[in-house]
Amino acid sequence: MGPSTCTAVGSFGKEDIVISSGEEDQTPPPQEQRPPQQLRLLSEATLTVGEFTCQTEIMTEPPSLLRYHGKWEPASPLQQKNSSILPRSNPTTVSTRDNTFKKGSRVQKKRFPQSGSFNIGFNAHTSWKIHTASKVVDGCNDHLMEKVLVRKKNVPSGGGLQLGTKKITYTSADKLERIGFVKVLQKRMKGWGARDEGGRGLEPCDSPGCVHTGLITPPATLRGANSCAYGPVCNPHVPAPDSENLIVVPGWKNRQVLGAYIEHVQSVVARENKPVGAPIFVTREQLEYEVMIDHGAIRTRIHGPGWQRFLDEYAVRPGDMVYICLTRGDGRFFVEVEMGGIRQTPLPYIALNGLSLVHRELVDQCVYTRGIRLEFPEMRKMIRRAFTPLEDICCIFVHKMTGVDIRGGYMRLPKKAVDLIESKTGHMDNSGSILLHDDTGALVAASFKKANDGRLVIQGGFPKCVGQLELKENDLVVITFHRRGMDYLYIDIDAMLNLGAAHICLLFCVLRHGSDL
DNA sequence: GTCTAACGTTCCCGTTACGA
DNA sequence: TCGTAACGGGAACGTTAGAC
Repeated sequence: MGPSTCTAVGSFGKEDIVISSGEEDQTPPPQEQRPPQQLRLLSEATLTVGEFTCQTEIMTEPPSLLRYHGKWEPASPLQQKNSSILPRSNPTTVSTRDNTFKKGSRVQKKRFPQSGSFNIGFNAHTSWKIHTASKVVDGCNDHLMEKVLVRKKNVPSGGGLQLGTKKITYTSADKLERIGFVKVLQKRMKGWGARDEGGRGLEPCDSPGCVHTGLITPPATLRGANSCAYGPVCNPHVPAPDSENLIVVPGWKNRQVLGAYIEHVQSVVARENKPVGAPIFVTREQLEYEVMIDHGAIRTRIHGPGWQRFLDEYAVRPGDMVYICLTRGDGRFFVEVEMGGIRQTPLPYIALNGLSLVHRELVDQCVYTRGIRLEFPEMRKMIRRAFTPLEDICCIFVHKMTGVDIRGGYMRLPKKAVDLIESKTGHMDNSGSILLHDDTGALVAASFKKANDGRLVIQGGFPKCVGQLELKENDLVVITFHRRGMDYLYIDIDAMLNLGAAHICLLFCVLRHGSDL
C-alpha cells in the first residue's frame, strides 16, 4: 500500500489534518478550544514556575556584527565569511545586505524587507536577546522567565508569538536552543513569512491558478506544476474553509488508504462489539502518536492530542510534506516528515522523555564547546552513553576535538565544566595523576593540572589515548564525569563521530586528594 | 616533543543613547 | 517616559608562538 502524502499549509493556529474530496462536510473546531501550541512545547520541556520576567526577541542581524559595530579590527563571523565588506584599513562606511555601518555614528538599521524572502534563521541572521526585569542568573536551576514574548523586530505588538505567562526554568536562549525550542520558533517564523504581521492571514497570491485562501493542495505528483509564492500549490476548485490555517492531505486516492482502515475499524466495532484502539502514527525514531481520525463521506480529518504532539515534536511547518503509510494493517501508520526533500527528525529535547528530573537537569547543565548543537539522534545517543549505572554522574561535556587536542598532546576542559564538576565534587587539586581507561580495558597513565585561566589541562598520556581511539580533528566527543566515593573522579569519553558504530568508551580515572595510582 | 603563555576572536551582559 | 538598539568591557575559549 503506497503512502499518502499531505502538505502542511498555512500557519499553526490550527493543527488538524484534513483529507478532502472537494466538498465541505465538516467544520473545523474553533481555534480557541486548543491550548496554545507553544505552551505545550514549554510544558514538554518540564518548565516550572519562576520568579522573573523577561522578554525574548528575535533579531534579524548577525548578533556579532551589531555587537562589534564601531570596531575596525576584523572580529565578527561575518567578517570571517566575507572579509571584503569590512576592510582592515580605516573605512568610513561599511554596507551589508541589510545595514549600513558608518564610522562614528549609530547603525542605521533597516527593517524587514517589504517584499522578497524573509531572511530569518537562527544561525547567521538572527539572534536571541533576553531582557530581564531582574537579575539574569546563568544556570538552568534558577528560574528566570515569567513571560516569553517572541515577535519580529520592528513589528508592532500582535506581529509575533505571544507565549503567554508560562514560567520556565531555562535562563538563556542558549538553553532554549539546545532543547529544540528555537527550532520550533524558527520554523514558525518562516511560516510568518506568509502570514505576516498581526495574523492577518494569507493574502491571495498572483500565481496562475492559485487562490491561497483556499488550502487544499493537489497530489504530490502535481507539485511544482502550479507553484505558488507561498510554497505549496493550491487547488482553485476547492472552496476555502473558514480558517486560513489548515494542514491538508490532498487527493482522493490518499483518502482511500485511511478510509479503508476506518471502515475496517468500524466493521470490527459493529461485529464484535468491542473497543478498538485508536490509530497510531509511528515514526522512524519509534515514537508513537495516538491520533483521532474522523472519516466522513467527503472529508477525513486527522486530529487529536497525539496529532498535535506529533506536529510539535517534529516541528512541522507550512509546506512540509508528511508521508503516511499503513504498513501492517494493524492500525499502525508509518509517518515521516520531509522539508525540502530532507527527512526531519524530532526536536532534541524529545530525547529527554523518560528521564528523571535529576538526569534532565544534568542534560540541561551539559557544557558545550565550539557552538555544538546536538540533533535528536546525537542527543539520544549521548543520553544513552551518559547515564550508565556505573557511577554517579555529575557533569556532561560535549566537545568537538580541536587541532590542539589532536596534535598538541593535551586537552583543556573549559572553566565552565571545571566549575560544574567542583560544585558537585568539591575542590580539585591544582594538579594530579589520572588513569585513562578505555572500554577495552587498556590503561594509560596521564596527568592533569589547572591552568591559570581556570581550565583543566589533561596531558601526559592523553596523545596516546587519542591515537588509540583514532580521534581526528572536529570529531565530536561526549565526556561524562562520574563521581565514585570520595576520592575518585572518573571521566568517560564517548566518541560520537560515527553514530552507527560501536561506542568508543574511554574512562579517565582522576585521582584526587593527592592519592597515588 | 611537550608545555606554557600570550594573543585573537567570540560571546555575554550591563550600561547608555536614541526614538516613538 | 518607556522600549529598543547599540556600545563597551570583561570573560571564555581557541590558536599560535616560544621556551624548555
